[in-house]
Amino acid sequence: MATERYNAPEREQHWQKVWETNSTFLTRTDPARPKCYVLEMFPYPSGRIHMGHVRNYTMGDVLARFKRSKGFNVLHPMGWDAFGMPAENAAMERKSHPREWTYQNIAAMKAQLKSMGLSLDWSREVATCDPSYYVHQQRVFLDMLAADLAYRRKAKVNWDPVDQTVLANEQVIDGRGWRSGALVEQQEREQWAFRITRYTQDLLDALGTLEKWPEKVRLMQENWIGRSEGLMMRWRLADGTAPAAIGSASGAHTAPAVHDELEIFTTRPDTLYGASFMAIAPDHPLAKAAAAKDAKLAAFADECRRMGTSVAEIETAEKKGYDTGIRAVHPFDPNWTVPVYVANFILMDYGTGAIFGCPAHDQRDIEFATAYGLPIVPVVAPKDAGKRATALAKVADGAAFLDDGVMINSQFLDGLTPAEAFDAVAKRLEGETLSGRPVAQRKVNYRLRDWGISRQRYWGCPIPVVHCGDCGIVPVPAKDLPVRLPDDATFDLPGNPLDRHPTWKHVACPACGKAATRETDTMDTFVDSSWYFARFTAPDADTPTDKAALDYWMPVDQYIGGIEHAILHLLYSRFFYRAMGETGHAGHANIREPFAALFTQGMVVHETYKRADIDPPQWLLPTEVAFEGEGDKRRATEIATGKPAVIGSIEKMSKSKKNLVDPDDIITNYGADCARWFMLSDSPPERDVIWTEAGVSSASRFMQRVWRLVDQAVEKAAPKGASMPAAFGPEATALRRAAHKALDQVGRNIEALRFNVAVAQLYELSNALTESHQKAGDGLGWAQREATEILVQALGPMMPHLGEECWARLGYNTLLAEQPWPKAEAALLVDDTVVVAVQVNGKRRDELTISRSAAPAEVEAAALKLESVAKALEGRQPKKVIVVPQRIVNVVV
RNA sequence: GCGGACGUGGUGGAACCGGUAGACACACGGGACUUAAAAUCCCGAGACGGCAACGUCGUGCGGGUUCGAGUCCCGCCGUCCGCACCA
Repeated sequence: MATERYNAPEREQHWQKVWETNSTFLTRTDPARPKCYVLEMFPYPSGRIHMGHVRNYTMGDVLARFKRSKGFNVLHPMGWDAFGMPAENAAMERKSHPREWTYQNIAAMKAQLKSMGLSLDWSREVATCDPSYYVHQQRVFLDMLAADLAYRRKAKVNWDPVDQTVLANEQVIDGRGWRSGALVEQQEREQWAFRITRYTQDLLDALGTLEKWPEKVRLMQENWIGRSEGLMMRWRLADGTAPAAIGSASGAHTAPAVHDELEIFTTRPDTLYGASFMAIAPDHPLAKAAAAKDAKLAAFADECRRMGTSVAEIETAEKKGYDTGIRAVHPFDPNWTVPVYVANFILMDYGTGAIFGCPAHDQRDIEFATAYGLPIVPVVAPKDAGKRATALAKVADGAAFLDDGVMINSQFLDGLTPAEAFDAVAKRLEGETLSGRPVAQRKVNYRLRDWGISRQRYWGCPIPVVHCGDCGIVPVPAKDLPVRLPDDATFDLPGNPLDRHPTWKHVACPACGKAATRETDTMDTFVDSSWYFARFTAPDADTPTDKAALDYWMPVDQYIGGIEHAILHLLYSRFFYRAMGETGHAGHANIREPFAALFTQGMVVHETYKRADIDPPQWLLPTEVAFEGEGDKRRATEIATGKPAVIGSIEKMSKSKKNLVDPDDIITNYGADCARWFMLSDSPPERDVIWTEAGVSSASRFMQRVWRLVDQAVEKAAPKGASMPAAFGPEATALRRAAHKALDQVGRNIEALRFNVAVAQLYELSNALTESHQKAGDGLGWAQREATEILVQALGPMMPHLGEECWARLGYNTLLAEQPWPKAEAALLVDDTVVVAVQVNGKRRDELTISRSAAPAEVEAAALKLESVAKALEGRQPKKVIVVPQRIVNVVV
């Protein structure tokens, strides 16, 4: 015997070639077979794969291989989310064309993915930056335009006044452009948008049907859509305080000469008697009108606009307001007016861009009121007098009261519940009129806004329309698609290369033939990723989708990706699939939801290291430091200088913190199976996994151990195909039970994506097998052969190369990847006896081994006979005995 | 700021539907093999007290429901993710 160590890197290349030569993972659309579509979120081609990819794709691959062995026709494709900013940034920095940069990255990453041994059908590969992909996206866009699902509207962008360019939110740092350092300004411009709001209620309702999605993702989407029922209500502005409306001088008859009212949306009309101010967005028409004659207000509004467009930034900034001097008249009291403020935290995009503030019952309002000395009048309080005092004290202390209760300080509403007060206010105001219209109307409002898809960048899918001075917006005719990106764009300057290209945008109008210009905005890259899963079902079709293939393969049976996509990518894809249905590109099988099951995996994290003596910190790669000692005494030194290094916190692997481990290093040194196994071991897949050296060597050791176990089986166990003995001794039966239980459990756990538990079960089976090699007994040789084959087959989806190697060593000349999943023998899965815990008053005192089928009375009697129970009872009589069959006996005294 | 999640030994984690907390692995300690090391194999181990049998405590903190709570409820603390132009 004395087999050599298993040389993973070398054997893995061999098996990858075998799979490739045999086209093992090529998939055909075959309606006669049950299908399973396994998809992992496709990567952005950044240049190299990272450990997050390794984890994501390993999980999908295990499931794909398992489902294949269970007889499914498995679709497991891969592609590239290839448009996006980094390519353009790289072009600017190193003078390479985005296309070259991207395709080089794709080639490099594809080689890396191949070295992982993933069971992918590479014949279906798509890259979203390829005209053969985006031509179809342009077709869908034009159909969406025709269906009024795509339209133009004004929207805000981050404008860098120095670079004269639009910035992404991530390019705005502390309100300044990342390159120029200039203060960023909000700028409004005409932009393309998708009418996702046409489906708001459907997107919300259908969440309920997504049973195989994580509850938290559904909840996040629900909150994102943000349905709220409230009141649209109009407040009259006090005479003489309101400014003239902008544009009224030019004689537009629709607009009144002065702003005489302010419309707001509120979900809390019940708190109307607690109103103490109005707040409007800096871009609200009333604010703009007031700013026209108030320089200070104009300056304040400008300051607000310099915050950029990010909601997170706007809402975390210090709450600031400016009293416009305008006064609004309370709807229930003509003598009661409240001041109208322009406030930096009011968003023009939500509701009407105006609110009334009721400080006592809204935390943000109470902070604002406190800062500006506005009244704080509680109008809801707990019914219970004692609790009421504490609640009111808290309000006086600056903490808004948000719970239910009864109305106080509210005239005709006093004593009602807030819900009743809501109805009473709505009813009364619906009946009253202001300028001939009802003062208020019930309204369902959503937080969800239409999806702005315009990007002022080169490396994206061109929006296929032409602007004509006479005809307006003209779609590019289908025969002229794709609208290709020009190859000879320049990237040396900031700004949109399409816009400044000397010839590209100048075309004849497709409708009238006059000189016209192309749209120079390109599409948000989220559009590309909103339908790639549909394209994978027929990647060579000359229409965006092939209905027969789509009907067969959709929906995706298991989608796997990062939690960071919980809202945007997934919501956009859900919308887009509906839009494709409406425009005749999908949905023909009456499937509205693209992803039947979703799994969000955790991140890969690692310790950080930095030079001890430098501030700001200079980060070090894990390969640049050496360690000694352990536990509290663990120390790191920088190898190059011998200077001490600081071991920092464990964080998400990132280039900036340099806490990266290169998958290539692991694969070339330890093998892909080792990396795969480590990714699946220990940490639950939805949680973060900490990458450690110890974990790698543990995985590597296990590979060798399996290899030795197979070797031992070949030397000592029964030969391949030996007939089953008539009888098994206790050792053999125990091993067989262990093997079949493991087989059963591993299958269940893979199906449930609980890979870490499946791994633990494989360890247990290995332990049982190792132990068995020191024993002897009737039929043990046969049982060892059986258990070894089960071990190899059960770990095949996780360590596919090692699996093939072991399968061959066990004497088979077939491919493990093509073997059916073995069937566990039901009789071996249940034991005849069970161990039942015995408690006295809920405290475990003993345990009882008893027949599985023992009657409760029998179990009770046996438990009461136990010495330990008698001792714990201390002579007291049991009051009650609870028997949970096969689990527990609890004696209560 | 708003929304969402997570928290179990020295470490990663397991525990089906409320029923023996700590499976499995790492690290650690002891032993076998070896000239030696590596590798491998065997044994031990939540904490505290005790020679031991055993007892007490124990799932971030504080309450509650229950015969019984890691699991359910309420209130805190801490960490992480998303926030619409990063992908």
